[in-house]
Amino acid sequence: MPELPEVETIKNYLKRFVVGRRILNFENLNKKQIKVSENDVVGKKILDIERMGKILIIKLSGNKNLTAHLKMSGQFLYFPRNLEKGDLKYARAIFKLNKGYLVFNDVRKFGWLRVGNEEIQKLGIEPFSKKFNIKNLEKIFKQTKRPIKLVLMDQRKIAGIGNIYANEALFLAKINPQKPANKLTKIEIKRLKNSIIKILKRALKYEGTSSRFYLKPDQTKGRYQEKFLVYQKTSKDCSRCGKKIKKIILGGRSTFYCSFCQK
DNA sequence: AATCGTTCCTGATAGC
DNA sequence: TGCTATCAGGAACGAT
Repeated sequence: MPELPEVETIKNYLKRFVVGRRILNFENLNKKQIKVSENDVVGKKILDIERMGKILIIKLSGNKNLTAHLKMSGQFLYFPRNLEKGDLKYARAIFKLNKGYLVFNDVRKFGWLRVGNEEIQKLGIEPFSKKFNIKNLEKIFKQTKRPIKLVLMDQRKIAGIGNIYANEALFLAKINPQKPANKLTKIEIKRLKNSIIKILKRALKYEGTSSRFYLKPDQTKGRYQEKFLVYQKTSKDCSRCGKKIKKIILGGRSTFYCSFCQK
């Protein structure tokens, strides 16, 4: 489940591994999710890698950009050597570069890769930007009575936060995930803003969460799963008060929180 | 306009 | 053992 810290980590690795390389060959192994053809990329040079929310942007020479969303189980892996059979079990797209291979893997086939920027325009505020301030958050939260956790995960409002870090940030901010967004006080909004930044930075430091599918481009795991405060910690002791962490379903998503600490 | 339910997909796991 | 049913989950889409 790549969220902002995972996609940012992938971006950082790919900057080192593939920027400056030329695409010698391209193979589309699932046209339903990969909307890129050989013509779009072969012969192009990879100029830069960027990220917006959970979307990865691959900037190519000739003023053409690719965008990618990894959804549940997508991976971008880089192999400096020749590919082996095991590398390609879930491969959906393969870029042969002038040195090594970039492979888009995706077990569940929810992810996508396409030409263009359309999806980026729909995104809300970037957490690591000036716009991520109390005033704008107040505006966003005031307009809905939906549970705060669902608002945090709404990419058109705030870009990059998914289930893991919404749970973690709300715990740190001591806010109940079910609390209607428009009921948050200014103090709570301030705490939440700081908690989101703190959690995302921490997750970035540990290079993301590898609880299921996520791997970094060098095929090693992130380590934030060792640092979870509440996520997937049902019935474990709350690190703050010692009471049991609860699991509920909110908007169809698993939600973990301490009912004593988070009011 | 806001919000809710459904859909996509496959591996892992639970239950018999 | 081996089968089937259920579940997880981001976000687009259609329905209300």
